[in-house]
Amino acid sequence: MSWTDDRVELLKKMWGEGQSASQIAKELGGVTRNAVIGKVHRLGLSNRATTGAKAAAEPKEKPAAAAKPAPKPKPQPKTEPARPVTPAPAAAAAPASDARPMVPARKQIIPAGQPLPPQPSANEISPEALAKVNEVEKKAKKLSLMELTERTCKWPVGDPATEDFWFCGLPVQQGKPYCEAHVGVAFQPMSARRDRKR
DNA sequence: CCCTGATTCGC
DNA sequence: GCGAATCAGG
Repeated sequence: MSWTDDRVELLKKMWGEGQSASQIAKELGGVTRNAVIGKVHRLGLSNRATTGAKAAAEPKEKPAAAAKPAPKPKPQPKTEPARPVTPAPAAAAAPASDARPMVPARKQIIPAGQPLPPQPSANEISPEALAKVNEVEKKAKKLSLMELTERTCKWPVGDPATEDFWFCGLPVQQGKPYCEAHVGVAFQPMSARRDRKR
């Protein structure tokens, strides 16, 4: 693969959006994150927009435009661009306490009035998928918001307004934000969600 | 171990 | 110019 104009454009766009090099690489396909980073540097768009707060770049090394044949084997100063980390998945504010009930005794939870994430109502979801979810939620890692990573299932369980709230946390399915079971209920094939109007 | 970006250097 | 290898760090 080569860096065609549109590929570069996408690269710029995504990088500008704060996407990670690996994410960009996946999106582009045919390149590794190294390739992306290399290109980013060559394009000279290294530092990204910070939260506006600490936009001040450090003096760093002087340009030294002229070829300065001084390949000193000295380790780089290693700077800290202080990037904005990975965008945290927006979610309802977590309860003040972090305590996690050992046995969440799943009870019928009625939404606390806040807009909950896609908690598909029982009808309309394939029974098999639902059963699988209920089963898998017993094995859930029950992660807190901040424990979530790119490869942990981000399916929310429970009511954010109570202590009985956590994220699944099981290994995600390739490229998806959820584990296999939750992908099952999150992404209904259009064929399967034919209107069953009430 | 998973990940992040940065740099080097042979191609 | 390109990007794998490597580094430095979270």
